[in-house]
Amino acid sequence: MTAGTVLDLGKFQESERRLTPQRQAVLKAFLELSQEHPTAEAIYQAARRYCPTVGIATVYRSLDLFVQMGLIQKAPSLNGTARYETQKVPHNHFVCLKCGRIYEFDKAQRPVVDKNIEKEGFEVISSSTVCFGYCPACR
Amino acid sequence: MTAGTVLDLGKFQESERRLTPQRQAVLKAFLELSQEHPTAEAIYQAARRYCPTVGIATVYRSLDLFVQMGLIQKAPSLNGTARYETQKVPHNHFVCLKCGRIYEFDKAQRPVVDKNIEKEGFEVISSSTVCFGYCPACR
DNA sequence: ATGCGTGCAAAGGGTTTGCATACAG
DNA sequence: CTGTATGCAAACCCTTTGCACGCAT
Repeated sequence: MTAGTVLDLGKFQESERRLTPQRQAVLKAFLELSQEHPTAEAIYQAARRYCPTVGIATVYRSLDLFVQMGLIQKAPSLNGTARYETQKVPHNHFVCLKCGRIYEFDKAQRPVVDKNIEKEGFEVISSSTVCFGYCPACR
Repeated sequence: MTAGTVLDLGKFQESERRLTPQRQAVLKAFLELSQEHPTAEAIYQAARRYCPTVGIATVYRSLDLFVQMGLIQKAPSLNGTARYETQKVPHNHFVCLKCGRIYEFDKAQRPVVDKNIEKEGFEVISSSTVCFGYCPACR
């Protein structure tokens, strides 16, 4: 669950960028939450456990930097609140139309995905590799 | 290109909702622009050609209403600006990581889509049914 | 008359930016 | 020293909301 296990931090050495305590905190926070495609606010709250003085602006600047470096990427959102995810190709998402949460599924093909998530309580309204509908918590 | 040709406006008759001049203007504007998944602002500008006094708040309220009625839906966005699209299942989108524009492709399968849009000048970075990358205008 | 719909302006939430300070090379 | 990075607060953009007025039933 350390940063090195998932992301290629060698990119920091190669660049003239500094891996400051704040950026480490943001990175650790993101990695802890990456399964749920966290918002900047969620990352901020988690990052403060590692670096209590970090500001929200630094969190945004760090996330932007990571995106720019290709370490992470933004996830598409329906409600205007940015979410972040690990760089993965391809994506298999379920986006809840009510709460905006994003769920990720593994590389199963579409029909399989549909059946799987319906078994888990999702109501699939529109489905391709990205699925829209209502998640169990919102039904 | 009239509203009736694409959207099921019968839903308005059935409901107790009124299809006011403002709502007609928003609907016409949306239909004109639906290919490019317009933002609320773009719809607002176009709607003023039909109803010069319409306010941006009314545009947002109308779009929300149409979404609620199932006539249209929101498109996922990377930059916090809402976009709207016709209700279609499934979706085949290309989302530009730079400008946020959304392009729609027809129901071709993924590998075909990738080749097609690369031929048209897109650089595909991540692809599923929704593709992310840079569009010709932004490369 | 009653209530839905509207325009305006203000408020709201999330994100970005300006600036002075702190720190690393 | 020189430039990058930070925290704070203000600014910013997009969207929503409060309110009084207008219009249809």
